[in-house]
Amino acid sequence: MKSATEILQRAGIVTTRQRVVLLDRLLRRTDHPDAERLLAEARDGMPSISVDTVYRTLNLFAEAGVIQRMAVPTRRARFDGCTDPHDHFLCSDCETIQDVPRPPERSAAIPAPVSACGIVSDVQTVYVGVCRRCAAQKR
Amino acid sequence: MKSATEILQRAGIVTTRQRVVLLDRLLRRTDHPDAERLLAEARDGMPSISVDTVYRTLNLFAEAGVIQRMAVPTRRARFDGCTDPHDHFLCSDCETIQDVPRPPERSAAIPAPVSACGIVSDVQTVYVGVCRRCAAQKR
DNA sequence: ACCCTGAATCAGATTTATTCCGAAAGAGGT
DNA sequence: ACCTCTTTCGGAATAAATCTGATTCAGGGT
Repeated sequence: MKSATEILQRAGIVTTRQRVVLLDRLLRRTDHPDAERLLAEARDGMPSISVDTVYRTLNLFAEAGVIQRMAVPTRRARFDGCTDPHDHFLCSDCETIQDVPRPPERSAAIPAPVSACGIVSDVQTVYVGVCRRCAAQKR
Repeated sequence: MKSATEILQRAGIVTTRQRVVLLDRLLRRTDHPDAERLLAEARDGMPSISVDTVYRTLNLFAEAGVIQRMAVPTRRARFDGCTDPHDHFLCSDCETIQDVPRPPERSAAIPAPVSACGIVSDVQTVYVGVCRRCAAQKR
């Protein structure tokens, strides 16, 4: 796996300590955190990092395609450090998000009616439901 | 097409003037509005309807499956009155959302790794990109 | 039709998520 | 090391959604 610094340089993004820390933390997580959680994460090891920097940086990364701003019906924005094509399962109860593989037949081409709308730069599929843990707890 | 009142009754939701107006407006639109726009819409014809009622009602409807809270990476929540399976194209520039058909092979079964996560109640796919109009304007 | 009761709505205050602003600090080039 | 432009910080501001407590309404019973 490539290092955070390497990824930023390759994307033509100026590397600052804050940016490297944030990207590094996000790459190490598989739970698709929100800005608040990333701020908390980053603050151990860099206590002075500000809220604004987190939001600004996440926007910058998402814009540059280094990370993904997720398409999910949650209040807070969620982010994914993995940009390889895959899908997500969102628990509507506890709001945890799990990765699921994308069936190969779907990874193929973009359907014609979609291309007719414009230039597609990102495709996201989310399965919304109740996860096993929440289902078990409910009874 | 069924009337708003009819849909609500069938879903076991008590019908109030506000609920009928909101659902009716949403069903008549194809632009996947946010709460603010629906409030404005509802207010001509019912000037006294409150912000709170709009949010509360949309949550109720979404919970009941009467409408869909959309999975999109936008600041404001967006809603869809059409619950037949279909996908969406979101312009990251102007944030308009267009309906696109869902390829039949995908309407079929839920992949096994997804079912393993929990009980799926909703599947959403969004294609994010730049729409024709925005692309044209850019040069 | 009228009354009753629990549920729904209203207006305004409050919370939560994100962005803006101006001053201070940092990155990369010379 | 110095300069210039960019980035960050901290706090204030904005925007989106929810809560609160008093009032109104829907629908069932008489």
